[in-house]
Amino acid sequence: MLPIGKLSAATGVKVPTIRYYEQIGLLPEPGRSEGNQRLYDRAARDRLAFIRHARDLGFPLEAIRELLSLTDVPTHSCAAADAIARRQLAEVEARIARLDSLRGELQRMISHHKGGTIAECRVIEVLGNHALCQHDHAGETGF
Amino acid sequence: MLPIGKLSAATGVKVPTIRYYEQIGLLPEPGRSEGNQRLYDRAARDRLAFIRHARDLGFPLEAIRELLSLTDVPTHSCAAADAIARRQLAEVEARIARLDSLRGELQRMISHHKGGTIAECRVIEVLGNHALCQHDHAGETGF
DNA sequence: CCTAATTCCTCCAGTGACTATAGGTTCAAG
DNA sequence: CTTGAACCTATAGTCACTGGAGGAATTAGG
Repeated sequence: MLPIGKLSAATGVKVPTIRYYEQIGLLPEPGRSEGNQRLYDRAARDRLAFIRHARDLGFPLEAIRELLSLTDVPTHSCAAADAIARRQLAEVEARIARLDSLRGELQRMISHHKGGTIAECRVIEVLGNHALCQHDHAGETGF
Repeated sequence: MLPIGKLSAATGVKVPTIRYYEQIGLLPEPGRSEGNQRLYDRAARDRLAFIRHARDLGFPLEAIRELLSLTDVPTHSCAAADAIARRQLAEVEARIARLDSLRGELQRMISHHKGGTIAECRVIEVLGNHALCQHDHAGETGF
């Protein structure tokens, strides 16, 4: 049985984050010691490692909640898990595409930079005058 | 002189967001009508368009604040503006690299998916067992 | 066995960049 | 002159944490 600090060290999830996950119902309330300190078993550690890994892959907590609820019924079809992963992949690909175009514009902005004063600065100029850039950046920022 | 709704339509920045920018000191307090409604001039519109464009490029508000303070002294060297843009480019490139590796792992996860029950699900399995993935995801999530 | 350092507890506030809601006022069109 | 849209302020909520205050419990060293 691990106290919260050891669990944190074992999973790489910070202590306040573990308590936060408990607070929002992503982790069940663990047992307590006589002195009221949380004690975690192996199942809790596995669950937290799962959450950590999914977070690292960019899954939002709501998707993780859904994935966890799937694992609670192991005989259920895994089509839903597959769908969540595909959604996440599409999301990641959209972000990459978006960032690629931002990179292009930033690179153009910087490569035109010749020094001098703010009044002649290409960076400031491009930011101030949208017509100077090829980018359409429709609305959502991607961040 | 534009009321806030017209300014919003002209720049693509939502009304509450404009008021928020004023609140945090990114936009100066505009003049008011007799009935206490905000009225914006051309300078305000240009400044907001600048902010909008920089936000679209992913600059955080603090960087934008700095860029705006640079434009207030047009005779100053633009090296600082260049540095901010380069920092932003580096940030964007780091995010792209990170997302590329996530994409790889998600693709592997999905391509190994064969259907069946949750108990046999590759997606769930990879998420639960870090050893099954090549990805090192060191700590920061990139999101 | 005692002390000191560390870890733990709860609660509350803050982050970034908005977004939404409630409840009221002013403006412009018909 | 009335109606409805647009405006006002203030507050709270979003996501996923992070940090601090102030105090209790545990552990390691002497």
